Amino acid sequence: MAHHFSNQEVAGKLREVAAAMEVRGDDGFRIRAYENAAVAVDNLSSEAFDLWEAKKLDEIPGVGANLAQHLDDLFRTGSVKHFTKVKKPLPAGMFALLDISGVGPKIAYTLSKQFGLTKSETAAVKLKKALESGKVADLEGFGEQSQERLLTAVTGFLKKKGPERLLLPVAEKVAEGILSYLSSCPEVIKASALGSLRRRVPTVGDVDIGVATNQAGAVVDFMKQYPAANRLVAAGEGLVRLELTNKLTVDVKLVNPTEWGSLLQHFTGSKNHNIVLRELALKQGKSLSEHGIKHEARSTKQEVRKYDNEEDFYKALGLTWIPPEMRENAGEIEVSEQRKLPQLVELKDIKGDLHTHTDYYWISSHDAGTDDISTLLETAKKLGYDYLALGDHNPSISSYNENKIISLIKERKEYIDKIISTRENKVKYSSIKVLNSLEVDIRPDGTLAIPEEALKYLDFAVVSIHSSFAMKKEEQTKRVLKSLFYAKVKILGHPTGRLINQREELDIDFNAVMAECLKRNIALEINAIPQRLDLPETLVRQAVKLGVKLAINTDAHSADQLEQMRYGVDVARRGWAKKQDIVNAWPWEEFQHWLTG
DNA sequence: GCCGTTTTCGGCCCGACTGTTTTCAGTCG
Ligand SMILES: Nc1nc2c(ncn2[C@H]2C[C@H](O)[C@@H](COP(=O)(O)OP(=O)(O)OP(=O)(O)O)O2)c(=O)[nH]1
Ligand SMILES: [Mg+2]
Ligand SMILES: [Mg+2]
Ligand SMILES: [Zn+2]
Repeated sequence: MAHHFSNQEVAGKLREVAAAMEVRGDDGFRIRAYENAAVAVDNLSSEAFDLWEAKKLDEIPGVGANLAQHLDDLFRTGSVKHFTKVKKPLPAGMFALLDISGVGPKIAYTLSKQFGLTKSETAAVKLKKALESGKVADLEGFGEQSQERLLTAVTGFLKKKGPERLLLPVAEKVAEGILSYLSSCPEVIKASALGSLRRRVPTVGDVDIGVATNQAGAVVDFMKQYPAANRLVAAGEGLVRLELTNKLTVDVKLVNPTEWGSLLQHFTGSKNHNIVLRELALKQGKSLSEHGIKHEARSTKQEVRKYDNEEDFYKALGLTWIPPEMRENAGEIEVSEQRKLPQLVELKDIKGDLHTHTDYYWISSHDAGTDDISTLLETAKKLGYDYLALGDHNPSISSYNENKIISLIKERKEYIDKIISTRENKVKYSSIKVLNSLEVDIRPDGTLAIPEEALKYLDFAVVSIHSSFAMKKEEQTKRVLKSLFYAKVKILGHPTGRLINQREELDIDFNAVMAECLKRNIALEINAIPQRLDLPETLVRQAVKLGVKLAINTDAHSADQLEQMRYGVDVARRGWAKKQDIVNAWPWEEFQHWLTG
């Protein structure tokens, strides 16, 4: 009988063993191997359990024969003898303390042992009591200050709900506030948002800001006065770390302008990109840091050569500059070395939006848009688009019968034709081709929520799932495949159905779906709504590899939301998509050929 | 423990800050 564990549970177990090994004083590299494996399992795009069933555990980078064997024990029997043995001598409560900031294995162990924290459920609360009683300050290696610091950290930990990461646009707003504040500091020469923000990761854990200055001390003092700061976490000559009133952490790293290039590289990350880059440098006899490159890392001469721009920094390693969105240690260093970096799609390549909602007046199956056709066209024109598809939700099938739906869709076509052919609009929007589309629900049985007869009134259809999210993989996959069979279907909308921080992805076999898309010349949508960003980047990457086409759409429910295209392009770039992979980056003629072909 | 354009041994990123401690360990990014 197999025992199921989620990726997060498996990663948690690996981290606990790593922490236990740290306390035991085991080899640091072996510990790192456990931590690496934990991160790898955490970030897996499929379930480790499924990989185990398919006997493919050791295909996870960072999981080798040994760990695969341990995880095999875990999934078969529900526990791992070796893990249990390593953790047994240690107080069980210590593992519950590891997520408290500033508490690592050593401190967790010392305090758990000292105060008898044997249960994970009560460990943090008991520790707080001990800290409040003042007993911690008397322990060897601790003092009044560390006691105070720990109390703040434990209190924050106990208040915290979950490890929520911010959506990219929310973090962008925070960063803009800080950058605007920094721009009024005369000693700041350059300032940029780096870290996950610059890599355009869909969710952001903290806000990282790089600063170039010749007077770091003055900038540090200036940052300490930031109005939205709640607490100063750390400060030195190269760093200020603040906790904001909304509990978000801000890291500001400072270097001289001569070191700007190396800071950009380092502080953009990702961590794994940095580590692999540094390992590559070591093989070349160089050593990298945010301050520059030691070109003779092994000699006694330790001169650090400085780089004021990133291009030169990468060039010094024999690489061409790598777009931040690609810096995830997913093969980008190799392709840069081989001069085979893809020319990633850019926002300015986008020539139209293929999924937008208007305020059209029927009772629709889901939320309608709030702006009319002309308002959308106005914005589309401002964005320089060559084409725009109006894709309202289908009429509600519980409100209308089939014949009524057919006549409604016919009526809508006539209405759109009329609007765009008025003399005024013909002149105003002459540069934009308007497409008559619908976002049609895929019903649980895979049929469409409009009669087939109505499809002839559309230029094309986007089909999407908006119900029955919990179906089993086989059934859900069949459902999607069936929907792709209908005439006029050209785009599968928000294919995984995920809502970041809220709803998991649908259980779908995307190998099968992509094969079908390829066969039928159907595009997968990259929905640009920041909470969706769906397709997720790993599936984008897979689609690009297979040659499956993609459409980046805003799914705008108001004219201003047409401007969220950027977030979809970010995902496309993180999935290594080129202009040729994105149907709405094609000129009208080419796009139209695809649409009707 | 993992891993392989100097493959199955011998490497494994590098620095900032804190706090308690006379020279550094622990934690974090
Ligand atoms: N070389 C190296 N660089 C690191 C390490 N940890 C972090 N960095 C660099 C790369 C990161 O992108 C950058 C900022 O660190 P963060 O912890 O804020 O990570 P990041 O912003 O990538 O993700 P986040 O959304 O904050 O979780 O600092 C490390 O262990 N080694
Ligand atoms: Mg960050
Ligand atoms: Mg950070
Ligand atoms: Zn939808």
